[in-house]
Amino acid sequence: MDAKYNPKEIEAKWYEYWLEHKYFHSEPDSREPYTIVIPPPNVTGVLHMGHMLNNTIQDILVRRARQEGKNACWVPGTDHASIATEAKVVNKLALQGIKKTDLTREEFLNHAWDWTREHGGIILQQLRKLGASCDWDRTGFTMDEVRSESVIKVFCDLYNKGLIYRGVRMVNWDPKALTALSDEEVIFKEHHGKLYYLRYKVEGEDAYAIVATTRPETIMGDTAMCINPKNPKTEWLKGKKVIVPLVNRVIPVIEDEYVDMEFGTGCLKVTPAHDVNDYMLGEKHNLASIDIFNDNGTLSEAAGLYVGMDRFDCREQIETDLQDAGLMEKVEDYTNNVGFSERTNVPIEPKLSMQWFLKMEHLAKIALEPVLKDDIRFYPAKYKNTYKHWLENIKDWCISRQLWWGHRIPAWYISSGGFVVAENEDEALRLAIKQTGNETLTKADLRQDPDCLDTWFSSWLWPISLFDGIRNPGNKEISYYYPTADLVTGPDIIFFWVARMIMAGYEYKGEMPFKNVYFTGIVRDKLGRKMSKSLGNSPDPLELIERYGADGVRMGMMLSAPAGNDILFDESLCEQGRNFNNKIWNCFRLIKGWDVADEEQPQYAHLATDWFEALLNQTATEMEDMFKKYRLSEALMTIYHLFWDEFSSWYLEMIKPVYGQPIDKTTYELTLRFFDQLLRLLHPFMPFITEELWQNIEERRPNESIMISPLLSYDSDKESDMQKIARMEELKIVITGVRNIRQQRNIAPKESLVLQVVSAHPFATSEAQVLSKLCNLLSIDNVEQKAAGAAAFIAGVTEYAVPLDKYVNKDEELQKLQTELEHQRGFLKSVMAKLGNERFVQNAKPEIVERERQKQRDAESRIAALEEGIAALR
RNA sequence: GGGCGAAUAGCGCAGUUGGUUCAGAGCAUCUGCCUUACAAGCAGAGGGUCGGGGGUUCGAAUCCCUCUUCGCCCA
Repeated sequence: MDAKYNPKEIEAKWYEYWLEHKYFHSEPDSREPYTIVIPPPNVTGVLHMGHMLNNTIQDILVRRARQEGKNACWVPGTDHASIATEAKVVNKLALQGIKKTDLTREEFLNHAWDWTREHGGIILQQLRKLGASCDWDRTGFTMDEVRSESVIKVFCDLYNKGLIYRGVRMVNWDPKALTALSDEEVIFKEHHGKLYYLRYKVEGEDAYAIVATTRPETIMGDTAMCINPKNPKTEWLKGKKVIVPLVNRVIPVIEDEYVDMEFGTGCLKVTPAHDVNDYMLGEKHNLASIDIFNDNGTLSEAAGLYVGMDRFDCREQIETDLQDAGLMEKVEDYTNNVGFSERTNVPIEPKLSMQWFLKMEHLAKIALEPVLKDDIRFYPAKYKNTYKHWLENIKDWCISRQLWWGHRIPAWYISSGGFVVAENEDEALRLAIKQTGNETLTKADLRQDPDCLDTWFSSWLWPISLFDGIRNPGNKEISYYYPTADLVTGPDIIFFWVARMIMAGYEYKGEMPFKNVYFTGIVRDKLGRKMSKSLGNSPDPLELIERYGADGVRMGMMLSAPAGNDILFDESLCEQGRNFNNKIWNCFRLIKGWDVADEEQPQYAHLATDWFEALLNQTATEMEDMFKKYRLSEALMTIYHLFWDEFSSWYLEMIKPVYGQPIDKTTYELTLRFFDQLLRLLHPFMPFITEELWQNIEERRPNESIMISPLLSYDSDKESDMQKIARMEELKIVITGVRNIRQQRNIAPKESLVLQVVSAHPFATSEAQVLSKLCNLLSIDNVEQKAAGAAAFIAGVTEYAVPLDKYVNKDEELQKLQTELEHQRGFLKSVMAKLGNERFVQNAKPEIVERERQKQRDAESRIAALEEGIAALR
């Protein structure tokens, strides 16, 4: 074996092995199911650090569930990412000189499918490098047949239930993608702009009303000015009419308490077609609505002025023109929040348009309670608040998109008027005939809605549709795998996805889609900046795997990723992971390098194996608890500590035979068994190295794998385990004490020392052997009085001394003891203060008081020992 | 503007219903070691008025109030 672990070939080898043996594949059986559905990554995407974190966590949970004997099923897949994919296809076509508008819908979709086939599988391939144990046979795609039919079926069902409606509403318009967006797809960002004060001449008077606005380019759409009836400053405008600058349209002054009297001048320009709040005012006051923008954000014919000019160019031009016309009072710098499209990053244009909406009231209601009641648990729980707040303030969901790539809305317009919603064209025709009473209608009289559905309208069905539970409710798979166990995702899509899956779960299965939601943090760079392509601060995950191994990177990610906390990613974390792999590797080299002799187990080795078994047992129990609480980083840190510090640094050093000597069979076999169990505990975190070494512990049969081997259990008594562990901790303190003396005096490890135990119980033989071995002791003497000129230390309540005349610096030693004595006296003083306080003794629980008494006794005996030591030294 | 959360060692974190030897691990730092598994290593060490102030209590990192600073979500 090499002295350094080389992950590359090993990882590829075992992933193949696992696939070959179909260990990732699940079929319903009599075992308890454990299901995770992957948050489907965008089909256009490549693996980034967020995916790494997210999928590492899922793999850990799935692998652990397998070890616990559950029938684990992790279903992978991708979503079609309507806007993003369509944009990429449009761009690609543009490079070939093809415009989307030159193509038919069918031609365009052919290009999109080509593109998807070419790029769509990349991210799933990359997940394999990470070791993801997904059931690849079950890979789903939001636009494959099962999922598509499910989406259409659900749309029709919701429509028939009266939950889906079509109407003209103010929507978030993306002028670049040329589609409406849902509220959740709009990101508000601080924008440093200007506040323009415009002069609106009062009709028939030589006076001006001043209006402050951030968007002067919308004045062509003004159909009123609004004041607050309670505002004395604008009282004089009541009932008058004003003239829109440049446009010269006369508009009424209306009154509404909505107007903020403090903002600007107290006069608000009202543009019902281009502002959500103005729209509401328009509805209320029955105002005309003039849509001055084209879909692409240029000014339309309706604007009358600046026709064809881009909205932002227009803003600059109109500023100049208003100045020239003397209609600009002033311009101030101003910062406000502007909504941007999540996908195209252009400012959203509020726009009146005809769209399909899903009513949220009923769905929000059924989704809220299970989370508040902890039927569905959130980790960390703080996201319950966010969830509640969102659901209680929810608005109807705009589900239509003016795109081609996606599920086409199953609504057909009838040439004579009206429309029908149906799962297919035949059914649509039947309904249309029924609705119109016109038997002569043919498909030629029907025209299907050109728009498609929001991608999330298919994602929200994911936990059900992956098991075909929409089309075939009650089928064997959905009955077995649903509800899924855990969902692992980022808090940024709590509304997009988590909440809506819960809605769909209860609406279509009458049951939760998952029992637990684990929210990961956001992966940031070590300066705390979000990783992004534009900053170039995101490492390529595959390159990291190349350098540190998948196990190393997995560990690096997990080491600092407590649930819900952002992780500041630093490559040194992967280095730590790689180092740990190397440590494990070298432990194995050591153990496997020993010759084994069929002889009796020495007492020191018995003590060691006895202790380690207890510790292993206790730690395994602790880890079980941490997994239950989803404290995965802590579980990893626990096994890391157990393996490196306890097993490698303590246990192996205790049992390690003298160089060239064999080890007894009992100890050897127990050690391999411990190693086996340690590997199993580590396996979910580091699947590859654990498989490699596990396969080499002993000859394995062809169908064996660590990933399907259950965790070992020990029958042992907790109480006695704790005692063994506690006793070893005491020995460790003594050992450290001696090592300290060596360190301080610069005594070579080869040089043997004598250890004196002052007025205390002698060590058991096995203990003495361990001490001698780890400290290189010549003898352990029980004495009443330590030797003059010995270096001493206190462990527990006992004083230990190492006689070393030639090394001792009396003054230093005295100084050390003095410092310790003062510390102990101070401590005793604080304990006595407590015990001297009558109210403490009266009010505190008896066991607490007893603890303080014990502290007192211990401190007193330590002080006595120290005083003696000091006296002896003098 | 509204809501939520956080502030603990140089850094990023843990700290269960207030009470075990004066707050814990990891990384980083410092010291000494190439000691026949591992320098991707070994053996040690130092480091914190638990954001400030006030209160409740015999006792507060933990509960309450207040201030400050930061983060997230929403409008």
